[in-house]
Amino acid sequence: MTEEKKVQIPSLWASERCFQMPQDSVGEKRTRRRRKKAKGDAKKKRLSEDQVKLLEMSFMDERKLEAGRKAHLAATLGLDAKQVAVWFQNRRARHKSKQVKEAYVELKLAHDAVVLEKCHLENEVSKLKEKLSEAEEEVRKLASGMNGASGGNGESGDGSPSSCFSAASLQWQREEAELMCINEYDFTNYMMMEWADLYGA
DNA sequence: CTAGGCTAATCC
DNA sequence: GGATTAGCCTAG
Repeated sequence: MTEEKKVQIPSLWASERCFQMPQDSVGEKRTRRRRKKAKGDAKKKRLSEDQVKLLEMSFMDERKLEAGRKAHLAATLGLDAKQVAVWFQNRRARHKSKQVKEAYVELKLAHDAVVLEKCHLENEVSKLKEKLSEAEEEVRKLASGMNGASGGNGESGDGSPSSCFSAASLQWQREEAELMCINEYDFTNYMMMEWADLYGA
């Protein structure tokens, strides 16, 4: 787990114009969700750099917030206990979201590696089948040569493992090899899209 | 000027 | 605690 984005806060946030605004309008108790501008409301206040720093330290120390610590933090920072609670809630949400993203990236890398290995294995299978096919062809030639020399007793064709040497079998293997080529092509496209997606091309 | 990211705050 | 909203800010 790497560091959080290092609390890099635009300098403006620390300036007095963004500093904690008066809270008087909070007691206004809006009905329902904050609708639209609600003009009378105070501007949205961002926490100051120091406030965030302390909150971050506290969060790193302990991600849950029990009453005592909440009150102490609130007093130290000059915030509502409610605000401190909200900050922790949001901070936990950010942390979780970040972890989910990291887990996703990790899974994706693992997945891509597996897909790549599958491709290699399929290639391997393809090559081996090609070799087998050639070997079978060779055996067939030899067998037919021997048959020609011996003048042919009736059993020659039937006794052999004909299913492996048949024209149909060879054809099937050829088709299999073609399928492998198609798979490889598809895979290449797939990986390009995946990588483009991953690295935001 | 606008799209999009970040975050405080609200609602359920 | 998750989902959502809305203010603020920046990059393009």
